[in-house]
Amino acid sequence: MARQRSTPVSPEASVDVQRAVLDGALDIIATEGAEAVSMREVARRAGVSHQAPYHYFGDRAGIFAAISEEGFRSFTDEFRRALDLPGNIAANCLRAYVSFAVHHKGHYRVMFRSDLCGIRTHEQTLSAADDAFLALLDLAEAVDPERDPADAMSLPVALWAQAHGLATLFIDSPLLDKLPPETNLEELVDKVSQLTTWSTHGNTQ
Amino acid sequence: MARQRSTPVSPEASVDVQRAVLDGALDIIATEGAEAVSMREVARRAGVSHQAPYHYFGDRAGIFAAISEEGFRSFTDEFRRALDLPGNIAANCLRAYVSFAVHHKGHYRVMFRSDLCGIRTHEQTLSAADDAFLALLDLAEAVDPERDPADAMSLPVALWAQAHGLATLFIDSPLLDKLPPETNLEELVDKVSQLTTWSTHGNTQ
DNA sequence: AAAAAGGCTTGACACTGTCAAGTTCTCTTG
DNA sequence: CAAGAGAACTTGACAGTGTCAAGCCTTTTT
Repeated sequence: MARQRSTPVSPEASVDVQRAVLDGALDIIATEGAEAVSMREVARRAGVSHQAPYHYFGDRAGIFAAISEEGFRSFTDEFRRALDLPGNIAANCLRAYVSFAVHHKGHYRVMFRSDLCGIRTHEQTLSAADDAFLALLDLAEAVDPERDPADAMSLPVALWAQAHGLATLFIDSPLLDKLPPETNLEELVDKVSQLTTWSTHGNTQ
Repeated sequence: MARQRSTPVSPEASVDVQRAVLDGALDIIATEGAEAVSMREVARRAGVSHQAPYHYFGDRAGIFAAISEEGFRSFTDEFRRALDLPGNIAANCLRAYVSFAVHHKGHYRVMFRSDLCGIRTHEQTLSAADDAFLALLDLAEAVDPERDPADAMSLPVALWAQAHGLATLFIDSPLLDKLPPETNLEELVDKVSQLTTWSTHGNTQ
């Protein structure tokens, strides 16, 4: 009665549990939101005792930190792939950004919630987030390499805000209820791209 | 020992408790985040028993719904005031939007979290959110009254995304850590405004 | 005067995160 | 090969949580 898992201990068993805990948490986050994640529920879903997750993640925030890190890493991968695509770079990256958020809802919902994972205390999560930020800076550089170096941050912030705003509106806000039900989200993202012009450094205004 | 409140019951006492519960919750949300809100803690702060909040708000989600509604109402007020200002309407509204989020962090953090308050079930919260959306549509109308009616939603969505993105990046993301510490947020918002051009209906692209 | 309603209260329940202290197994090191 | 260390868990306990149920005053309505 003591043990229920079929393979008691094996080299990859630990990885399995770790993965199962993360997957359970991700599923809960995507469907019910992050607050619905409980240590005991993810342990139950992984088929282990209620203390097993502590072994790998330390505490509840540790699970969110791991999810956040994983999210930032795969985000950076996908985003950099879009950066290398031919065509309108800003449009490609915006599409990739929103697509990531929609298809990795669980990850995305946690990545920017520093209250959940106490990101400042998790070095690896912090470094993954830094890498993502570097990719964003590269996008800004590609969009307007000749902007004023003394005002280098406005463009990346503007690009990030548009993408982040679209993404969060799509996955967490009542926006979708306001749109006609047949709306194609990818089309909408492209239309927003077409609507937006990032004026160059020498504009009048 | 049964009763601890000095004024047992009076016409405005009930309002006081209701208000105190909301204020306690708002304070916790702004400083620690929404998950840190507990029925018993807000009751404690309001100086009432742990069940008193249930009388007014039904359950925990009810508190968030009330906060969300209140947030949307005062947001709409401030936003409409910016709509009537002279000058660059889009810039004025963006500034008002972000300013609201920064100065009403507690409200803003809840307003778009439909997972917290189950907004779909709270009619008044839903209607307050609808009013805010109408104000946004008015902004889009002011920015470009002659855009294609068949594609009426792209511009409001784009405007909303930029504002919402900036606001959430400012109050919840690690963005602030990336910016030079002396950055003036209002200036940054204005620079983003200046950087952005919402192309008119008849643009080539 | 009696009944209903508003504004609370105490008490209980199942559930939560986390500390503490085992229990196995596997892998080193002497 | 024995002994110890560590990894990978386990059971048990504790305080704190959201919420249901039931009661107790006071005010308002009938």
